[in-house]
Amino acid sequence: MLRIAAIGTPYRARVRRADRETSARADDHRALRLWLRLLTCTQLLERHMRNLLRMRFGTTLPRFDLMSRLERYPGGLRMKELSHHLMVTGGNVTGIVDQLVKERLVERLPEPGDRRALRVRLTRTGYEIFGKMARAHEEWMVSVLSGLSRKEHAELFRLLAKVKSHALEITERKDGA
Amino acid sequence: MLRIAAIGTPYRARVRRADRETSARADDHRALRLWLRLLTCTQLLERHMRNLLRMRFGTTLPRFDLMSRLERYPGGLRMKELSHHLMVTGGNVTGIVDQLVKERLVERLPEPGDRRALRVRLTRTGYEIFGKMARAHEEWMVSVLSGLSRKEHAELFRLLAKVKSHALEITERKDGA
DNA sequence: CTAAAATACTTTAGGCTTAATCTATTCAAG
DNA sequence: CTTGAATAGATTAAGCCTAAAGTATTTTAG
Repeated sequence: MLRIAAIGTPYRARVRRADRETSARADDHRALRLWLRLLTCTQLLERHMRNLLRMRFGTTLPRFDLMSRLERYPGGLRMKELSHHLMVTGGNVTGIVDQLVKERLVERLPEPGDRRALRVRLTRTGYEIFGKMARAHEEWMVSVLSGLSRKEHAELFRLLAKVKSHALEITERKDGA
Repeated sequence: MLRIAAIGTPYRARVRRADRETSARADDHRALRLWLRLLTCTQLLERHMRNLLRMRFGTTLPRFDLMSRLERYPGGLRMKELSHHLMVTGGNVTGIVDQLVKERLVERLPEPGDRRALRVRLTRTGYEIFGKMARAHEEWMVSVLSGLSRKEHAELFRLLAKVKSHALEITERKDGA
């Protein structure tokens, strides 16, 4: 973690310049502050979830995330698909699945028709344990976000969608062309 | 990373129940979707910043964060203070400062009057290099957040503040008592 | 003054994450 | 069919991060 990126009273904002530069710097300042706050919120929620999972269930957020993804696909998912869904590298998925297999929470099955591929699936035990964790996760998430009204929820959701799509646009533009 | 926590069409939301349960489940669903979106946004921005720092400056986000914090304190900061500002453990700060010392970007100085403590400060080279990185960071952050109007910026900022304070409240309540 | 508690920092063990590289398998062209 | 490219996973090296334990120093209570 450790991603407090930059900021607070950011570098250039403290330099005194001519007035016509003020608004550009104010924009910079706003963007950086917004980014910082976004980061802080995510970190706070994430940190708490990690603690909850560790203390109450002896597990970690990555393992929980992986299981939660599998829970939605009773037929299982390929390693490749897991890696894509979770937005992490394949090697990472390999490691986490290894752990979960050791704990008998998921199983690796051969993929009929493609001997390169593997299908990963929750075991019966996996379903049971995940169910408990998911309820705790859900309850806490609902309670922590209950500080916002229904309307504010919707608005925040909308604004974040806008950030997301704009970020995707910019990122892809640079990557692709 | 790998924190896609749960969600999409969440577990319980798919169970069919009596009507009076519908709205509770809808709330759950909303909270989880909001959390997921928050996570995705942060991850997108963070991922891009990591790539930018790696490709253009051969450094990492944690190192950048640490330097950015130091940049605001010309007199330097104690390890303890750094650890608090960055919201990470002391051991973590030790490791990152070690790296930066090796690269001659920061220096450890004895703290007069307390031989337990150390004061960490950017070197001249550190200031120079950080300046370049900070400009790139800032430019990209401004551009990626430019999809929102000034008004939307403010609203997003406000809503995130609310999430933050409510999360802090809940977390502290559980931790403290 | 002295013993115990607190503080500042480091070290260690373990887990997550990535990028790069490797192996095995499948697919596609000739 | 055979060769070469692409694909699915696993492995490796390096860095981030934490919790827990360890060291040195300072503070506090008696």
